[in-house]
Amino acid sequence: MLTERQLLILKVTVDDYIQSAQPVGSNQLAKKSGISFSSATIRNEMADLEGMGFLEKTHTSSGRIPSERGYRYYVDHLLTPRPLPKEDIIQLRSIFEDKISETEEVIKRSAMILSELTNYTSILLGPDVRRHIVKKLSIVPLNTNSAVAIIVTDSGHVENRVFPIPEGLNPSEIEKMVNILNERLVGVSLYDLHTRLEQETMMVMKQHMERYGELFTTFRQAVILPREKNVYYGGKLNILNQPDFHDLHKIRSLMDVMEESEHIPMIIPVGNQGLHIRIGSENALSAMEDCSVITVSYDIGEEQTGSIAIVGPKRMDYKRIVSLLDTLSGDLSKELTRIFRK
Amino acid sequence: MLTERQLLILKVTVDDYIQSAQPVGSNQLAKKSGISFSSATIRNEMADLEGMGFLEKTHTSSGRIPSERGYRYYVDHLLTPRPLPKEDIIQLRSIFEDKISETEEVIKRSAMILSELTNYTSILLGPDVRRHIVKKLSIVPLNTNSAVAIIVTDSGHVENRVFPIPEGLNPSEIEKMVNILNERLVGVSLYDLHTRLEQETMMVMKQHMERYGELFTTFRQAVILPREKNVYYGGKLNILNQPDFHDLHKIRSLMDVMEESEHIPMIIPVGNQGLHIRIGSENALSAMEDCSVITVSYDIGEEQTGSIAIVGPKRMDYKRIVSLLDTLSGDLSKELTRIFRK
DNA sequence: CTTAGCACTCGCACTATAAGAGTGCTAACA
DNA sequence: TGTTAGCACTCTTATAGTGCGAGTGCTAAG
Repeated sequence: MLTERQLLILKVTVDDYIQSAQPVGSNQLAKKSGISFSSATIRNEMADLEGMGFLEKTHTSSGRIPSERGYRYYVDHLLTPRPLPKEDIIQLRSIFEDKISETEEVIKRSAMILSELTNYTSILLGPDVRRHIVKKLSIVPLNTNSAVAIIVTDSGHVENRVFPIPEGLNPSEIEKMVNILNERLVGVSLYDLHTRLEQETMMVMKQHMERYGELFTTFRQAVILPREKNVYYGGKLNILNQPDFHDLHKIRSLMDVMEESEHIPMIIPVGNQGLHIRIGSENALSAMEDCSVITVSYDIGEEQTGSIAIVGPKRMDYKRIVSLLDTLSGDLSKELTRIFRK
Repeated sequence: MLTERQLLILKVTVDDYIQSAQPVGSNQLAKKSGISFSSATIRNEMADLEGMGFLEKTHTSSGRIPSERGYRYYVDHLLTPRPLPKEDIIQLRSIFEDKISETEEVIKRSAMILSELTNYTSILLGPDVRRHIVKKLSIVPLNTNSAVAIIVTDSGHVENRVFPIPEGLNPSEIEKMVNILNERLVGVSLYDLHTRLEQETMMVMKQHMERYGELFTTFRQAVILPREKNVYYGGKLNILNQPDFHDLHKIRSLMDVMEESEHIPMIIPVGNQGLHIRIGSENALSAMEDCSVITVSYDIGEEQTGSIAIVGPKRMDYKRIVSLLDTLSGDLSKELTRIFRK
């Protein structure tokens, strides 16, 4: 167990290191207001804290820096959330100031503002597009052998893809197909689209159309093709501002990892409700072992959720980021639910 | 004027420096095959070349590196294009191997392959979307107070945006509006859309619809809103691989500049036909004064054009890049024109 | 005109040195 | 017994000095 004084010293050490990025020495600490004992005492306590694994030295005669365990303890027990400064609140509110009615647009703005506010990289996950409901399907022929398939969802999201159509196809055939598709598939989620397409719709088409086969097959392929993920970034380059990152190779692999959409689930575990902090090697990806990631979820209506993540150095301003994410998560939930409802 | 021998020495020096990134010394050069005179002679010639501003020294007793003027001369007079190695051709062809029928997709792939092939950053500009022709307009109501406007162009490009609609609007009013819009605006380029929308279409609507005003206004705003640029990147992070760039600040501002879409016209001058090389300070942006940019245009059909750009260090492998871009430009033109025609 | 030879110039890697910040330990003190 | 002053010790960082190697420019001989 840690004594009162050890807690205080740990807290002040972490705070100081977060602020200065320099190892913290006992003399330096003793000068701080709130510290009423001598540097020698601090040295003793620090040695104990190091023994318990909360602090580390960069070399034998250096000041101390927090270990991962130290950060973890700090985050779990010493984080006294304080209200956001007014400027931050104003900035956050500015995301919503001109009433944008597109979910996507709001999320993009959030990512941008958040990265500006924090000087870290922000990653926002929009709601799972696959849970959106088909509102309308259409096929627009472009010429004799290609057409574009368009799917509009209830959220206003539009998916589209060009696909080849059999030469010399009668336009009325296409119209017939679109009608059948709409009849059968409006109200279905994108997630269920594929199965429903094959199971029910194919049967109906078989009955009502000649030559349904060719058209149907290519259309189906167009709808199956992978869609771009709904991931939005802010301040991708902010990593370059952090004094903690100087090794070009590490920066490179970190940036690589973040851009690769298949790694995103490793960075932001999906289905995680509430706020989570992952420090250094607690992250799943080894490229992020020098980073901390703070994630928080937000809601859209009752069913859908999205996530916000901030990626920064382990020496991250946890207090501030937690407050920011807390507030933003609430605001986003409110605003996006409003858009979703109406 | 430069003598034969000076030309040879300049060429070999530039070639060597491009390959090694190290200042080139006279002894080193003398050892090269193709050089049949002594290092002392080379020293004399190099001194002359330096006097004429083609070479530079990094310090008094260092080897020489090409000056910008040296690169310029090399590019203008000493660049003997050689046929592409087989591997490169195979890689380039792989862009088109699975018959994609979407222009956008082909360009994206080109950007990716090109950056992999060169280890530099590639920037591709698609054809000007504003010259595309409206194929179909539609408005899909999402709920009582918002709808999504969709514009399909002849190229298969789909623009869409959510916009608010007046509360309690009759669906048939919307349908009427869509019909009028399609009647009047199909065949018009996106570029002309705004003016046509205001001039002709508004009149017609006035005659046929009550309450056209509110709906029309918001729709118009939706169509006016800025669209995302058709810029595609490949290997944005490749800059980090170049030994020439080590200063994090410079890297940061370079990357910043490239991502900012408003700077793109400064990097790739539009309307520039054919291949162009900009070396160091020949670039318009000061953040790029350590870079060289090679651009080439490609055609889509008779009227539309796009651009390919490679951004690398001044010590760029000009010979290879020029060959690559020449080939890719031709291939892209052919393929995209084919897609466009059919 | 070309080239061998040579003195000279730097950059770079290495070593030495001093200053400064910080530690751990000991002993004195309240 | 907990706290603190004092001090020797450690280690980093900055600075200066040294030798080596790569390279140059110049001169004089071929």
